Amino acid sequence: MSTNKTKGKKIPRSFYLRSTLTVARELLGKTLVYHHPRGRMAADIVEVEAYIGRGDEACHAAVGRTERNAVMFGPGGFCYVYFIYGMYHCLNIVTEKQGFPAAVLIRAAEPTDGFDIMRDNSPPSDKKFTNGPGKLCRAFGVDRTINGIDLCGQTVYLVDTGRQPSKIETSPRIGIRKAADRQWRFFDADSHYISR
DNA sequence: TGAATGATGCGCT
DNA sequence: GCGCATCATTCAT
Repeated sequence: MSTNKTKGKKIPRSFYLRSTLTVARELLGKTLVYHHPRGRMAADIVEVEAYIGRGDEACHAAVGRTERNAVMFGPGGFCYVYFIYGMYHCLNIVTEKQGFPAAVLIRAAEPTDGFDIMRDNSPPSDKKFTNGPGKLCRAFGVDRTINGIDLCGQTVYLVDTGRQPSKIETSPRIGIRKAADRQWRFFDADSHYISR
């Protein structure tokens, strides 16, 4: 197992309480850290998508509050994890204030620590373990046990390393049918870990 | 291009 | 409760 130490400050609650599009864009370059029972993993975020409120038809919260999406209705700075297509999990960062349901989907990241654990969690033939939302969760061992966990705690959190992409591009969100016109996907144009 | 695979939410009984 | 359509994906064909 690698022993890199992620340098930088843990991101505070105030970061997540702001506008979702602002948070989404600024999440690029931040480091996702997960202290898993099997070891520490970390990766630099390079691709995200925003899902914003009742008016966004593609957002899980568009139908109102349900058992599944309840975390999104709480304050920013918490994990929203859901199970999709019968096999994959997706990790989201809840944004905005209490009562406004919104989140940012973490779609891809570049591993910086815990590489061996990620490899063990991934198919033998796989070369990139975190270039897609389902793959990233599989590599990190993320499942619904961390749904609702506080990102201002000690288990899962983000770190500001001071680095940011030199070139951020936008596009429509991937894999959705509704609200396909919104350019709410943000990614680091120079990264080799972008999905699809 | 389509199969894998199961939770979710909705409409109905 | 029950059945059905849908789904913020991935991988092999």
